[in-house]
Amino acid sequence: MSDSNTPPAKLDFIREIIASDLSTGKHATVITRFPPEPNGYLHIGHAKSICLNFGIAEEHGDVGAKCHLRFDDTNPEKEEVEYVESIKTDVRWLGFDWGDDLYFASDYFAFFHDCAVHLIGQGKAYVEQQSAEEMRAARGNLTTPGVPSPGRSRSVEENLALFARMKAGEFKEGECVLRAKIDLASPNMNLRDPVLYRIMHVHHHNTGDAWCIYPMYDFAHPLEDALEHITHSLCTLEFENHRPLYDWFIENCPVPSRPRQIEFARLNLSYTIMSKRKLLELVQGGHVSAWNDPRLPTISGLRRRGYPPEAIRHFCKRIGITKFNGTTDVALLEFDVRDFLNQSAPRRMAVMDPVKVVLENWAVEPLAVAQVPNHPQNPEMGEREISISGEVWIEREDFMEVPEKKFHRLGPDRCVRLKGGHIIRCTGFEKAADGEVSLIRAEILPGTVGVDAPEGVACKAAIHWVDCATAVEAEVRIYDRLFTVEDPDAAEGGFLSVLNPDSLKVISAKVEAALAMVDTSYSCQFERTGYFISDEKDHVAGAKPVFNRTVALKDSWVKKGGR
RNA sequence: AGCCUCAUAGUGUAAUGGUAACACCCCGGAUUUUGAUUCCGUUAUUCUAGGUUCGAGCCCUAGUGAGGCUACCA
Repeated sequence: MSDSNTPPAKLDFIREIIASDLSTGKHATVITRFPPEPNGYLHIGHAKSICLNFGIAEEHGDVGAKCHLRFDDTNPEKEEVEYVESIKTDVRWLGFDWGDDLYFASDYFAFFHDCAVHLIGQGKAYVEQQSAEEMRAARGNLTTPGVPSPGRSRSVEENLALFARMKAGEFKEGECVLRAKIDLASPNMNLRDPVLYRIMHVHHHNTGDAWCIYPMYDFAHPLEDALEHITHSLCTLEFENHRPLYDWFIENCPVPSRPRQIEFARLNLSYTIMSKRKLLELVQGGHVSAWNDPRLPTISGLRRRGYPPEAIRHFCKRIGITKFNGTTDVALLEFDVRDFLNQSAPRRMAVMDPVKVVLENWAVEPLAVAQVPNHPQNPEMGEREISISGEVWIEREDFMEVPEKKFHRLGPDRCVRLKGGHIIRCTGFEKAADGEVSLIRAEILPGTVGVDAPEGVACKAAIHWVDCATAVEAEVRIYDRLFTVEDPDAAEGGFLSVLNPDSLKVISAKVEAALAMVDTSYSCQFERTGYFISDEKDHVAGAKPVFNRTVALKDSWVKKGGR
């Protein structure tokens, strides 16, 4: 018997290709790469690519598979070291490790240059002295072929000399570029003599002022992959038309390996701003506090929102890899967040909008502590003891002066259970000048702790509470996602921040700050209201911890406006 | 307009050419010391038209729809 009994895991089309390449012996191992340009922070869309590339490497650990982290820093105008560091942090936080395989495309500049010289020597590249506008015009359009420029027929020697002068800094920016000589009539515009090198007298974050010519993505990327012996170069759909060019460079340059480019659909999330350009605009325009603003779909923003990396990884696994360009409903992501937190987060109680309840007959059967389980389904997480006294805070919404038909909680002369404690009956209440209920009076029903409601007592619900004497006061900020205006829920108003995707004007960015009374001073899950979890684990411990965290709201709470 | 790619419940994904399925969402029910959780259930799917085949979601042709390509961005 072989071990082929094990049910075959469902493989996406990329994993199938890889499995096939491994079984046919085309490759002895697998090397993938995640190649971000350090021109912004990573967002949830990048997480899909990270999980794919690093995930594949992990799955083939038996053959020594690896995934490289490579910074594709070929355009010094947009790139910054801050972004490099944030990207490393985010990839690590997601749970992946590139080991020693950290690379920079800029470290290969000399090789790219040699390849360019090689192409010129083969008569396959030439220096172009037309302006960008002239080139665009001469390139033709989708239906008409391009026309050759004067430089296209220059001799190899002249091109070599011209390119050397480009490199030496003898030309100003825009004066000339190096182009590949491929096919000006190709129906694929990418093959109409693409630019290989442009002149930029710009300081590079890694190479300083060593170079004034910088390679274009199309030229550099296949060479980077080949140099690192990448076996499968996975990228998004918009590069499909670039593959022939990718292959052309692999074919015509002196490269040490032959990587294969495979495209998959990028992640689109409903109601979510995913464009780096727009995110940059939001940050620079001061609409949000920073790249890691919890309202943003950046990895660091989600982290501050309290999204666990496990949930993001599980989400990426669940949505799969295809070439179908669809839009995933954020509900799928949010389910994974709730699902993971529901299973892993210990419960704690907190009152967001407190109103005091005085238990007038507390002395009849005082309780020192209430015993409460830490998790509704998992007894292994144990119980905790919460001190309680004759005065507790409860949620304002858990009391109704005139209860509606399906309201099972507190109201005049009605009963409700304090979780882990007594059943209480409301005996009266006071109102402030503004009409708000300011104090609730109640009595405990002796003998109701830890047992079912006695005969004749109507008690259909339990509510959370905190002890007035020992509760910790905490500042809670509730962040909402920054939605686009197409969001149907946003249209109803309420708790959602709204962003107009066209004008990029934030119509209402709501950060709800509330003073909450909590029964703990560390990260936890709120019972019933949602999840309350740690932000980067950097909160201040002490008598008055400041929770600058997010509450990942239950769907029902968001959509139905509370229970 | 030319070329490339894609098309399976509302959403995302499965299905050696052989009974179309899973998850989410929605809705309903049961349980519940939080209207949460947990459990159970309902509804609903192969873009269209031809063709090949005993048999097509899958192969072929055409059409339709969606996305991409005419940066000295990646």
